Amino acid sequence: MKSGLVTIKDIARELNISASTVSRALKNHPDISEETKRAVNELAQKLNYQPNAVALSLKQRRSHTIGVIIPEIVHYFFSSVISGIEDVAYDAGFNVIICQSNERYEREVANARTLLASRVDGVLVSVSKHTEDFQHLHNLQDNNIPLVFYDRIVPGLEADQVIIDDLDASYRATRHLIETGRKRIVHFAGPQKLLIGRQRKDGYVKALEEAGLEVDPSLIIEADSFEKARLAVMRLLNEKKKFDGVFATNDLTAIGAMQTIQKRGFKIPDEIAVVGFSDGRFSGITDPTLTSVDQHGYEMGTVATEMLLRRITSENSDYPYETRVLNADLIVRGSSVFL
Amino acid sequence: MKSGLVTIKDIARELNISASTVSRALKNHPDISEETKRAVNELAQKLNYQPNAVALSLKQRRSHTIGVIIPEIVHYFFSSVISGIEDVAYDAGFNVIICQSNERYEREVANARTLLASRVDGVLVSVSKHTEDFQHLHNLQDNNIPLVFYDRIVPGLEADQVIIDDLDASYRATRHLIETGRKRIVHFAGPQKLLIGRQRKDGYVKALEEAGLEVDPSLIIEADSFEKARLAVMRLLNEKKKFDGVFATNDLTAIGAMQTIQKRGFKIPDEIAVVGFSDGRFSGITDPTLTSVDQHGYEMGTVATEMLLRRITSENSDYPYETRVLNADLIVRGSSVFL
DNA sequence: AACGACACCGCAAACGTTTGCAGTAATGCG
DNA sequence: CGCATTACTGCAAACGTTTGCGGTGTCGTT
Repeated sequence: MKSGLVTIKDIARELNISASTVSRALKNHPDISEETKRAVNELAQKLNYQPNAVALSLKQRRSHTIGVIIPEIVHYFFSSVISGIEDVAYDAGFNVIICQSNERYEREVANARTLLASRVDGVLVSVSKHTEDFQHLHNLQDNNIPLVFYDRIVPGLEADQVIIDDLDASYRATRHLIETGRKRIVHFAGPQKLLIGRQRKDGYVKALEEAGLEVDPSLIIEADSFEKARLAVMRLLNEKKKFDGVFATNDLTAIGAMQTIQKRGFKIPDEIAVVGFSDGRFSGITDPTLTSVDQHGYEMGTVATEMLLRRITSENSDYPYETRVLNADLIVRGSSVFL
Repeated sequence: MKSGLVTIKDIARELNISASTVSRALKNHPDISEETKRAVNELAQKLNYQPNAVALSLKQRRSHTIGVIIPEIVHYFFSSVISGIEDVAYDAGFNVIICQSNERYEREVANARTLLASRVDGVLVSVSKHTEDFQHLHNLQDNNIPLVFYDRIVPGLEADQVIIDDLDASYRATRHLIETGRKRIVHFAGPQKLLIGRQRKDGYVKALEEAGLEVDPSLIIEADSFEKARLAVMRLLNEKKKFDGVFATNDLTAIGAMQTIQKRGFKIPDEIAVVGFSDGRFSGITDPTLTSVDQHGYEMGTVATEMLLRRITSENSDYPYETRVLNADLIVRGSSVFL
């Protein structure tokens, strides 16, 4: 801010006209003579006049800014979501204020306060892992600030939301393994207390059942990291368990499994096929490349932002809340079929 | 924004006092009686009053907001920078407006305009690859908006900057290879028209010369992607070139090299050692794990933001510009030594 | 009784815009 | 010539705060 920034008043003074005339001239109002318009625009250009968005926000009670509450920016998925948000917001002339909760509830509450104080026109939120009280979000809604939840939704809260169909994606990933001839498929599952972990397991089970394959509980193992996968695979192999496929709840787990399987002398995909669930850019650099579910973070960002902007800009914003379910594509690579 | 948000006037009206009194009561001004203060604070609490930051910005001509111009959010390095920025800004009570240029000059210019219009108190910028004209940045400076450049700096422009000592990092990476006994080290270099590409090569050359090793131009190959590395390694091996080490300008290149080397039957690190330059989270998941330079994106974000906030908040901000050079740590893993 | 000190509070201007309304001058028409 | 119309332009209020200054009322002191 500081001094120095030229205002409408500066132009008015210079030209010996009123601020209102300058304002109108700049927006090409018919009341203003061509000559005045020319003079104003010329001077504005020369002085490099930039309308003060802050003053505008105050006047119009519209900040043309949306807030984003995000757990952690550095995750590939979330950063792609931000990228999608930013692109759509930019095209619509909206600014984006980013607040990361760092997966902490207190910080998320503070974020909500900040965004409220900044008078953002709407908020996109993905709740932290530890958020169990939602007063801070209700608070935004009470103040007529529309909310759109993305990825991590809050079941009880009335709002637009956009999520990924994890169950369907897992179902399709597992079916892909079945269709390529696998009969005994291990599932490395995420924590079953998280919705996402349960859904991915359910999709796996659904595909097996539909195909008439046995659901062997000893093949469903809670392991959601590179290291846990290594240990789990070693245990399976030591116990001489037979399996010809692996579906992991995320890519790192899949990669840990893959490496261990290869180290123990099994060929991928010949003897064992592996499928992951994308959370980074890992799939292209493994050997073989990793078949994985693409979660379309960018698209999630664009869709969520479009939903939010629609609610912000429509006269009547009390149409029913909507839940958009994006489907995630299975990208088939070398770890499940020969390319 | 919308309606509904309670203002100081609402409180004043309710209590039959003036807005000024409410304002003073809220900031515990000594002129106000304890009783009034109590009443005001009570009602403010009850109505969940949140000061309107927009009005404040206008009045104080300080937005408590900093702008960030960033090439592409989805890159791991940049997203960690943002994370660092956000954390420091949050602690200082500043908001962060993110603008991504998507590596396009026109978009970067538009970003600068937006931030100017939003009256941000300062801007952190990393220029796009195609930015060659800097009028839009000069323009910010002309309007007394302090700039801090991070990572991608602009040589001619007077401003604070924080960069990584690429030359030194490359030098150390190469020296590590030399110290572990490698004599013929290939360098997969980045584009030599980019500063970063030249510096990384220079560090490599410096280490070789210092050790009295021959600098063989045929071992310096412009290749900065997974695929280019594969091709280059194949060519080298086909030509029966002897080499026992590889230093690549980024991790993906290193990984491409590593895979191809392994496929052709060479052992890593036994016969050939590989070192990369970190641009993701790949180093931990390769087999063997990849020795790489850690660029400390988060730290770069924090340092840059601290420099900017200092310039924003200090009375006298015309102290000389500063260039902070962060050194990047070499993280030794399995691709260069036995662990 | 008069005066100063003190405690407390409100007025009004300002930040940079926008906009309804009113005002002025010039022109057209009968 | 008188009036309406047209073509411009300016005044002032408003958005929500902060803050210098001035005002009021209540004391205590001489």
